Amino acid sequence: MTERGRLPRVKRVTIEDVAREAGVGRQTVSRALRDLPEIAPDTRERVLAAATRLGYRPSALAKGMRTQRSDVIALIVSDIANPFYPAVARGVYDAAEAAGCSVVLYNTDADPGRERDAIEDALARSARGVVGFFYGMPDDVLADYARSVPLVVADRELPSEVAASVSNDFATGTAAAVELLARRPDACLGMLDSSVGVAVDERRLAFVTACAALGFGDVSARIVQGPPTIPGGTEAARELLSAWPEVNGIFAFNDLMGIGAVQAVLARGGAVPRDCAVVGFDDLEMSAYLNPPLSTVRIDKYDHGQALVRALLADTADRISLPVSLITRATA
Amino acid sequence: MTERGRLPRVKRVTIEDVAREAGVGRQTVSRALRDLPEIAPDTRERVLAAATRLGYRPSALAKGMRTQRSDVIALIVSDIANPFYPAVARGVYDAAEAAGCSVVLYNTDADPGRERDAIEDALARSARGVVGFFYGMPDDVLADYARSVPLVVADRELPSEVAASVSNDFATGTAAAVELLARRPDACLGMLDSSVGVAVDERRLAFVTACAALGFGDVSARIVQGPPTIPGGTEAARELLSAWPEVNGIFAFNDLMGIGAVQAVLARGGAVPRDCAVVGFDDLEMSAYLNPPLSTVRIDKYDHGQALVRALLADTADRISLPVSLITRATA
DNA sequence: AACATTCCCGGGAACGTTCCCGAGCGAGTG
DNA sequence: CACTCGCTCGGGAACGTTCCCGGGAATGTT
Repeated sequence: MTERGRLPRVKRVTIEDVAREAGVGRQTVSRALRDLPEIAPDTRERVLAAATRLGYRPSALAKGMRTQRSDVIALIVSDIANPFYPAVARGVYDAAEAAGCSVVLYNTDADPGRERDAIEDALARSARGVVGFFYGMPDDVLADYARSVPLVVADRELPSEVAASVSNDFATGTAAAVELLARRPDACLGMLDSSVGVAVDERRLAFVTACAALGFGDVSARIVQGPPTIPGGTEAARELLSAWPEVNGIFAFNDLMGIGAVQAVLARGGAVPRDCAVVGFDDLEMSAYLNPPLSTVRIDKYDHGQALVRALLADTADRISLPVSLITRATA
Repeated sequence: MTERGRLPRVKRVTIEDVAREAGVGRQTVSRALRDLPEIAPDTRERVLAAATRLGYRPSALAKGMRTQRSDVIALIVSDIANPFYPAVARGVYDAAEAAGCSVVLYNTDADPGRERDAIEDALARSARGVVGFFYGMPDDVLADYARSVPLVVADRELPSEVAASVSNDFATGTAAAVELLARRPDACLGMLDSSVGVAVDERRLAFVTACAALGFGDVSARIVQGPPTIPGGTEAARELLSAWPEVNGIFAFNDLMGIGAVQAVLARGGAVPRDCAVVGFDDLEMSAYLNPPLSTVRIDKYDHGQALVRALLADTADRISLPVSLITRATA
């Protein structure tokens, strides 16, 4: 272990140093840097020159301390390693950067306690706002926090007009997926639903509704839950297919479960979509390169991220719904 | 647009409020909360009770202001939407969280200017440290920043003992991949290299070395560069194969290029690995589910992220090398 | 009983910025 | 010539925390 030289860590250049260097007052420097009006053009130039000469870097901490608000946006997801979130995160980042904000990332694993911790941390940092996916926290607690900090929730709607939300049009997307699966004359549909989350039953409800609209009768018995992962999908599909061997169309909560479902059908010696078709949800990047390529409902994840931040900065409590689109590939 | 009620935004509870509530001094509250010694047990209890009663939340800004150091770790990547980074990010996050730190994320798109901006922003926030992947910035600038803030660079080694680094053992991994591709008697190898980044030639060098060691002569003419993406890999492979139709083994810079290469071989009407084998690098989650599943060199991305933060917190300037492993699937 | 020692506790100062307000100064007006 | 007004500029105060240091009370020592 070689010790790193930590001695030469230089003292910070402050606004006062710049003022001294430029031969002006503190406030004048502040005005020049923030491009405020009450300053003579030549003075501004002089100050700016002094600032660059000294390598002045305003302290975000001091600024936030004084203004009681920092320029960070908290992004809360369940797990950034889940392939659904990275694109959303990039959208959030780009929109935040465009607004001069930084992004701090939180992973909650859908645990209500960690969701709470994340918001609390954002509060402690006087965050400009919080955007994120909350699966564990009840509505009232979330609404409560929305009174302390600007909050935009994704894929979930808060009752009162206290927080904005940006959701995807699950109803339409699910209906399209079901319609696709229902094309075969002997169609018998089942669904793989996520077992985690208190507020993610939209897809399930939409599935039941869509099936009813197509005259399928009660399909709720053919909905089996599992973790929204590839192995979770495999296991859930195995369960579904052994309990209901006549099922020949599976609608999965997300692409991960859809991929798992395909594996399960293959493992039983079946072919996809011949013996059982599968439609996922999300359209992950990988889904197009799979064997076979997965049919799915595309969510524009990058846009979703951008919309989250835009809604935050707009400071309204609107409910935004993003369009989705059915992507037919080889599994249905 | 419905305006959100921003009026009832309550004034922050300060340490002084807690002190008043508990009937003690400011400093006593601070001691109780930070669990410092010079305080009577019952006083601590009383203070803690008052703090929770009031819902006190220490200001991270004020704390950082006073201590001249905040508990944020800057994570700098080229693009979080690139499937390589999310797992690294999760490793960074978990290690940071364990150390009581938050993570702020930066995307640079491998642009030196944006890499610089990211570090500057971290400096402005008095970040505890910076960890990241730098592809655009020259060594000396990076080394310079390392004098201002604890810095750990990934997959790159800085000359002087000024910054720690955590790299993957590209030499060994590449050698294993080449050895695998070289098994067929008529082996003729080519490589798809990344065209972006100033300090990413390790894999290329290792490829040349490994080929030489196996008696292949000069292979450098059969190295073609392209963007490290799926289409980039497809295009590069197309180039390679039309210039050198005898190539029957491709070593790709990363899995993305490897996937692209497979597509290119297929597009030519060839079969993988019969007509041309492919080995990637990284082992993305998706690689196992592809058609056909990609052979690759696995990098433990989560560990990499954790190691980055551990090296940062250890405050040494060590060079850590992480082991990689060859994963033989269906493309080689 | 007087004094030293230990244990608790509290208030001033400082971190670096922005907000508030007052001052200097030249020009325009009566 | 006196006065007002607009344009620049600068210094005090405050944001909420931690560090520094000094003081009082309780305990132990001679």
